[in-house]
Amino acid sequence: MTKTDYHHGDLRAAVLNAAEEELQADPRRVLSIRALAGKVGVSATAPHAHFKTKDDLLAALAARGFERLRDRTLRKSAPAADPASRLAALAEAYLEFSVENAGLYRIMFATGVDRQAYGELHEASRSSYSVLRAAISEAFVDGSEIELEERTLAAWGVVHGLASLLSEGRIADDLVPDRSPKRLAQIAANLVVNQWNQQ
Amino acid sequence: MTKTDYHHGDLRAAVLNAAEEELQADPRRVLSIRALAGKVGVSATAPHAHFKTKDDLLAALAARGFERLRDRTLRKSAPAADPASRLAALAEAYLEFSVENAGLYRIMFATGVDRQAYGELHEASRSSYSVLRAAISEAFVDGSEIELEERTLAAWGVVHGLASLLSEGRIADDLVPDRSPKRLAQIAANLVVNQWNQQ
DNA sequence: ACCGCAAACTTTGCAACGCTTAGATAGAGT
DNA sequence: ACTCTATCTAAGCGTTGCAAAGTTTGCGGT
Repeated sequence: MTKTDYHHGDLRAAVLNAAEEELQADPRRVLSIRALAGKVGVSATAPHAHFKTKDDLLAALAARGFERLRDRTLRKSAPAADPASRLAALAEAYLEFSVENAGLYRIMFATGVDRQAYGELHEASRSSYSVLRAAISEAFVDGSEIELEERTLAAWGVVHGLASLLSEGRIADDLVPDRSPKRLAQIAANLVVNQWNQQ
Repeated sequence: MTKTDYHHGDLRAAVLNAAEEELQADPRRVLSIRALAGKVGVSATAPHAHFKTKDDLLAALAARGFERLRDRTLRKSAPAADPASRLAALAEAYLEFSVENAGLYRIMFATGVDRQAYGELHEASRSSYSVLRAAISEAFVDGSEIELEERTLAAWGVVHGLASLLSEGRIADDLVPDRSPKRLAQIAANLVVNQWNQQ
């Protein structure tokens, strides 16, 4: 929009934003570098200056997602009074994120991207995991180290499993009366703290 | 191999088999109709007579997967003596399947395929789910109908979540000492029956 | 036994895609 | 002011999913 629009200014961020917009509009859409370039208003191959391969783009997108997920779970679980309700709040934030950003969530857990090869993504993923780990360790201070790890993994499994099923619409409406993130988070949290249907 | 090889005989099944072989060789591989056709030995567009779109092929593949998963979980959990160990056996069979058929499992839970539009896939998925549901209802005979549904959903969440993470190699080796299907199945089953680390 | 017909397969073609290469442009540092 | 280099365009290659038209073959009806 300057005198000349040969140089975009921040094409990298613009492409990532465009990608998120497309995923928001249609979570199942298959992203295309060329389409994103067209949407941003640059030539079809311009993004290649910032993303050598499509996996690079997807990895950057996934890293963004994990950072947002970490921030959101951290923020929404912080005000909780006790460890159990904190876990529930965390799970709810996680599930809400997966539903509101279904397309992004799908890419975050998509295969094809070698996480080891993308440091930024790997670190973002780990930091997101550490939020859950901290909440678990707070709820089970008397457990051994191995028990902590196993329970964290189990908790991750429940929440990710439900998030994956929910965000992709695999939970039929006749399956369960209330499939809201709030209710599913309660189910998941109660399972993890061994208090089935306490509430 | 007959006098003339113009008509393949059972191209549909051959393509599906070739697809499974490719997924077995490389679970992360993106399937290509043309490549599968070449592998089978027919022209590039021959499979379109049996699969109108690629989604049709993926849906058929996923349906196959759910049928195998149902059979396997059913078979491996049948000999169990009590409901709790049956759940553990079911979970173990599920996790084993997801690891040994990582590529197929990925496609079974991939988006992009509208399950509603594929009756065969929808039914196979439901019948696979019903195996888990039966095992849960056996373990919790005193629960209400809603409790049964919610607990089944929770159990599905745990097992699918762990299966998805495990089969895609997202469980780092330093995360937990034993990440074998057997151990993860124990963790999942104990979580579902509210008996943490009973064994 | 013959015929006709529909299913199965080939061939051709098109548009979109990821990626590479070569060249044009402009901002940033000296 | 000059150069350097990151950024972007343009052109092209190989692959892909899919449609259309033509060819082959087996099968059912007579």
